[in-house]
Amino acid sequence: MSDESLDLIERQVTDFIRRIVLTEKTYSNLDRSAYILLRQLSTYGPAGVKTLAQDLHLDISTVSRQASVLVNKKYVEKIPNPDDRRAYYYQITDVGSHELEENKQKRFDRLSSILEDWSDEDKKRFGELLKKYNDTVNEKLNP
Amino acid sequence: MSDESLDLIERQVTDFIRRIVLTEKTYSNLDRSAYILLRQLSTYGPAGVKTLAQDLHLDISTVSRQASVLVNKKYVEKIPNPDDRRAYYYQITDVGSHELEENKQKRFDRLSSILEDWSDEDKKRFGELLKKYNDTVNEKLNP
DNA sequence: CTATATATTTGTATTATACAACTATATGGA
DNA sequence: TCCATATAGTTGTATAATACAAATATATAG
Repeated sequence: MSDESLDLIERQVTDFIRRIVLTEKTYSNLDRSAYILLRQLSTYGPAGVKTLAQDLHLDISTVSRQASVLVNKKYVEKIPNPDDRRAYYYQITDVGSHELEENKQKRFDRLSSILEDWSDEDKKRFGELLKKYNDTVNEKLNP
Repeated sequence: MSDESLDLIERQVTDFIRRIVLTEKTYSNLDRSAYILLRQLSTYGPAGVKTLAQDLHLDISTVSRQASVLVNKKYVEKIPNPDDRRAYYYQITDVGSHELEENKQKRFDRLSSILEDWSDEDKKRFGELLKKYNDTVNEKLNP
């Protein structure tokens, strides 16, 4: 059985990614990486670069640099870990939270305008299936 | 009505993209950009950089560089346009087609293993919705 | 026949990423 | 207790994908 659906997904995914990555630059003042890192800190609370790197599936050095950019912008604070003087916690600031919310809203608005003609059913299903895909990949990677 | 589905989609999409972009490096010997360009030439036939850039939503210079990488690898041939001596056609070679097919198969296999436990219905729907999303964006951009 | 438009390439810059080398601190075993 | 090794994080270096601007060569319209 040569699964037709797989073929369709495979083809659509490449377009999907390119489209999103390219277009979001034009409407977001926070770049992807910063947005995702901020969202992570906002959702799961303060963490060090090692944990963040694991959770975001990035190299520690990558997160270290991204975090220091956010520190410079005062979006996060770098707090020494009192129990381990090698380690730090990055914690989102009020300014950072505000910036995150503003960005989230912009992304939301844009998505909303793209999907304005979709049925509620389709929107719901699309979200569910994306989540299902991500969950499936997570399970496969960390069984 | 603050659409919950939008919120879910917005959140899932960022993870989705990162996951795919990062993991595909480990199993593909052709990088994203090369793969997409080759696939374009294979699907729609020979074209010049201007056309390709439009179709792929990239800058002409970007395509120019990507194309020349493929030329060096003998995956595509650069053919002067007989009607316009400024212009060229890039045409996929047999080697390129072979490479493309091999890569497509790898991507397919990987996707297949990720989605092995999904129902046919879900796979079908996921592909359809991704396509619907891409089509919607295309319509919005080029009405 | 010249001025402008067009197809493409090349120079330069930016962003996101990884790997390797390094620093500072923690920890476990003799 | 002290040293060897492990760990948290940063910094140096490299690569890939991208865009914008400048340059080149050719086409086209008045």
